Amino acid sequence: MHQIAKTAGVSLGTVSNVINGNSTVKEHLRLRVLRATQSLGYMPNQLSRGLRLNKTSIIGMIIPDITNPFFPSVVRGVEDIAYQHSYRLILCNTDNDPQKEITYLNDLRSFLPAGLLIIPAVDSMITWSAQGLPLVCIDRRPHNWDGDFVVVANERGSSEAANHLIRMGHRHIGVITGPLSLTNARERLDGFDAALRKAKVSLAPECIQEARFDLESGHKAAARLLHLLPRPTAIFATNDLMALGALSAVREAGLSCPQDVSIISFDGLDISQFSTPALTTVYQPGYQLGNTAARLLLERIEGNKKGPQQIVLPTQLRVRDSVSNLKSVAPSTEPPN
Amino acid sequence: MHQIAKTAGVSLGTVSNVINGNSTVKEHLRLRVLRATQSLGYMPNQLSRGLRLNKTSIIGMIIPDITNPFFPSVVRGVEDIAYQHSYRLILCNTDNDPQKEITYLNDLRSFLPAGLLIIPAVDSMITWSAQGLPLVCIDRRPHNWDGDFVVVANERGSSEAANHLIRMGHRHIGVITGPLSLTNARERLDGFDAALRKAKVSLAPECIQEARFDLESGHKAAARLLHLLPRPTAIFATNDLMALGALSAVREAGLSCPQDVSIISFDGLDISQFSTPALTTVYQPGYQLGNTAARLLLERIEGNKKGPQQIVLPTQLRVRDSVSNLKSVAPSTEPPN
DNA sequence: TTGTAAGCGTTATCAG
DNA sequence: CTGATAACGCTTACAA
Repeated sequence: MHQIAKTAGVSLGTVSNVINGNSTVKEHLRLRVLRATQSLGYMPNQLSRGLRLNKTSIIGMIIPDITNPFFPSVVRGVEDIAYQHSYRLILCNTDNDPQKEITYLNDLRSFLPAGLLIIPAVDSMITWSAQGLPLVCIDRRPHNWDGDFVVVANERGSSEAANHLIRMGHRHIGVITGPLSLTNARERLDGFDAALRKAKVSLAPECIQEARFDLESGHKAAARLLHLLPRPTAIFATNDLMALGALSAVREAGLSCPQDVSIISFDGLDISQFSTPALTTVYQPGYQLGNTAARLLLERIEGNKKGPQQIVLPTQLRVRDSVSNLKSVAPSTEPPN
Repeated sequence: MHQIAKTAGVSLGTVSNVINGNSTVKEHLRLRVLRATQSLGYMPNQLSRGLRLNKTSIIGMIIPDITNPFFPSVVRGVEDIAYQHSYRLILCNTDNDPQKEITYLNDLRSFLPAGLLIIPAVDSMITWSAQGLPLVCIDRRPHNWDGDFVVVANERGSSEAANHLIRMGHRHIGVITGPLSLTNARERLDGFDAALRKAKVSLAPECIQEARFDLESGHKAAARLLHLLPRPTAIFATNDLMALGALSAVREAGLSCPQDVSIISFDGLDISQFSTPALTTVYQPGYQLGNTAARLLLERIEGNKKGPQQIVLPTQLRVRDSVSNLKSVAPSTEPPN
């Protein structure tokens, strides 16, 4: 900026004013400054800027694991909005480890981010609500969190899954749930259970197997379910990855899906349609989740002071080939639809 | 820091020295300072720090699209190393748009990152080599880039794919390639072609269809291939996503894989084993790619001055069920293995 | 060994 | 409407 001021023959303050389009700088000076800015290839230093302003154009985003195929679309949803408004994203993976979450939270703060977007690992950030940093939770809602969040309709979506299974004649059903310490896993289980109960179908405790939202644990949980007597005719996995794991477990057990056991899941990832059979699944809009959260965060950053926004995005049942119709004429026939 | 200095009854400089473990501060003072630091919950301001030191502990990472399932593992590989060394990652998606790449490049610079990790969209950063910022390219190597990079053995891997197809008796083969402006797409095609030629199998121009490394374009390219007369008995897709797209195209054409047409691909994503049939594919170590690149970058940041490192990671053929053996007794039988 | 002060690149205040 | 100048929080000579 010194350079610019010198080449343009004005003072530092004027340069700053021009750059920030602040007060009305005389046109000819403005032009001189602009030209100098160009020719010198000047780029403002975001650090000094942030230091002075006490905040940067950085958005901190904390997620469990970018490697879980549900999260990339959320991140992308955020990044697109951020980019449009020239915010930059610092990405952190917690692996659902609360310790790592805290570390990241503290570290991030020292960069003076404009705001934070978190898919919480566990409920460990209560103290943060009042810390004066815009913060919106995504996908999972900590119990004691009363700030902004945007999630999907987990209970409703799961109940649709349950109803679909029931419509198709299934009565003996197993569930592979995610870690029950996570609100979304809990909600999916609850919604499913409630819908089942409403239909007078019971869900024995041993029919609920807890896994970790990944392929391998889903596989193992399914194996346990398949050993049950009588064997469940259908399995609800609360995410696609675990469903895929279950699918391979079914095959390994020498059974086939959906003839011997049906599978329905929650996520609706692009890839879930390429398994065989293509997964019947409850789609949740990941990209939109990120998009919405980012937009909300930006509003907060701009100073919007309305009460906590709690946005719930709808899900959508996608019927494909992994659920058999027990009510159809021939019991072991082709899947419906 | 003022606070700390005051509470500990020392001066600012001493506090700084304690925090940075710099010069020998008398033990009792050190303790006093440390205690004060704790009790005040002090976290150093990374901006002022960066401003002063003229660089931050930020690593900028520019990738095409986090939504492409190959990249998350690369990013994770980077992030894990970065985290260990308490660097933070700013993530940018270019969508292979050179304009966006440049924008990001410039912006990132104004945060004074310690280094940059780039999966280049196109060859547009020549001027950057000398700009004095540690920078390593990942996955794709721009033609005129003579700095550090870490890639996988694209040619070698593709030639393995070709050889496998030939071993299985395929002679009429189609290829779905990624954008040929990308070095990795080019290399995969070249390696495949070379291996074919070596085996005296020719690859007609119309048998090479260019797509964009995604499901949809892969689908379309496959459809074109399937209309060829005579129809290819096998298709090589240069990534898993396009292979999956091809798989659905095969089904839509009323054909089945691998009986009517075999598919082999490049990537080896976790999910590729859950398609039906499970994809025979050339695995490339995404996580390791990121890991290695991050390690190399950190070395550079620490000041390692050895000549350009050009690291090529090996791939690995994973034979699964999507390639049929034309040499087996019955022509339309179960896939081998 | 410890304290003082200059300066990193901005922005904001305030006098001219 | 413009230009000096202080301040943001930290590091690092250099002086004490």
